[in-house]
Amino acid sequence: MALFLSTHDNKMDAKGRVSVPAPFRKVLARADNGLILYPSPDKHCLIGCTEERMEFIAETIDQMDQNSEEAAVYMQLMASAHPANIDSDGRIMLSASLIAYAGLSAAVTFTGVGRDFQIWDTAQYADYSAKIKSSTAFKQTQIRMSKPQHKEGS
Amino acid sequence: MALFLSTHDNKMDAKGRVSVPAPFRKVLARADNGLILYPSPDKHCLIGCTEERMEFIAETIDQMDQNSEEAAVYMQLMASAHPANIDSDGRIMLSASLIAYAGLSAAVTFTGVGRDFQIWDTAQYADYSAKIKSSTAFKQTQIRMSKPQHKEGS
DNA sequence: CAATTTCCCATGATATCCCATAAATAACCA
DNA sequence: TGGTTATTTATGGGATATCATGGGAAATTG
Repeated sequence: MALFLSTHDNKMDAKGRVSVPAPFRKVLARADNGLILYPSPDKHCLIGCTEERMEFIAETIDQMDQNSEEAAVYMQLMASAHPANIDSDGRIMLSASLIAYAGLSAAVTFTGVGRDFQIWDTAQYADYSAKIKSSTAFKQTQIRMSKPQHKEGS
Repeated sequence: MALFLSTHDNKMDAKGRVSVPAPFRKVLARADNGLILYPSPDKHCLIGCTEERMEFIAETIDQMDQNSEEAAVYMQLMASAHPANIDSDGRIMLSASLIAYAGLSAAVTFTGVGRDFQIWDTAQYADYSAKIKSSTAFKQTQIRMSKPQHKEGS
C-alpha cells in the first residue's frame, strides 16, 4: 500500500505550479496515479492522497448512518477535495482557495506521513515540526514491532 | 526477522556517500525490504531499519484519530524518515539534514543493535559506548532465554 | 477574443551509475 | 603448514541520468 515518507522543500512559481517530489510521484504511479488534495480539518496545511484512499473514505461513509453528524463531516471532506493533475514535468497547479487555506508562499514543504502527505508553507511547517520534536512525547517515541506491555502502576 | 550485529567504522566522502557494512547489506538483502534512515528521537545518531517498520507505523497511524497529538508524533517520525537507496557499490547517500542532526564528520560508525542499527560520528560514539560499558547496569547484564519482567514503579 | 492552463524545451544542480584501485578477507594448493 | 592466488570489500574519481524550475508556445475555456 502507498507509503509516503520524508520531507521535501520545493518552490511554487508565479503560475501556482509546484513540483511533486519525485519519490511521491513514484508512490502515486504504483498506486492508481490519481492524486487528491484537500484542506486538513485541523491544521493549516493541505493533505494529498491517492484516489484509492478517497474510495476508502467513501466506503466508510457507506457504513455510517447517513444522517449522522459524523457522516456529514466526512461528506464535507469529500466536498472540499480537489483532484490534481500531475503534468508531464511532474508538477501540479494549486488553486487560489487551497493556497489561501494553507497560507502558502513561494516556499512550500511536502511532508510524507504514511498513507498520505501534507503540503505546508515552509516557514509554518518549521514552527509546527519544531514544536512536536521538542515535546517529551516525541522524544520518548519507541517503535516496537509488537504491542508494548502495560507497566504496572506505581 | 532482521538482526543487525557488530560495529564497523567507515568513511564518508565529500559527496556524502558511505559504504553500508557488508554484513548489514546481507541482512537487508535477506529482508528484501528497503532501507530507511531516521534521526533518533533521543540520541544524536541516525537509526537504520527496514521499510517494514515504516509500514507498521503507517498502520498504527491509520488506527488512530488522525487529528490527535499522538498521531502527530508518529507522523513527525515518518516525515523525518529518509528512504536510502543502496547503490551498486553498496553505498548510501546521507542528506545534509541527517549529517547535521548526527553531527557526522568523515569518520562514521555503524553499530548493529538488533532489529535496527545506528549511525554515529565515530568520536561521539566512543564517548557514548564508553559511558554505557562503564555503568554498573552493563556489568550486571545477564542473558536470559525468557523475557525480562517489567519493574514496578518506585 | 482574453485569460488561463497545458505542453514543450532549456538549464543548473544533484544524485546515480560505472570503473579503477587498494586493502582486507577468504580460498587454495603444494 | 606456509605461501600464493582469488574474492570480497571499501573508497576515490569521473561520466551519465534524474530532478526541480524557469520561460515560452500551443491549446483550452468561457
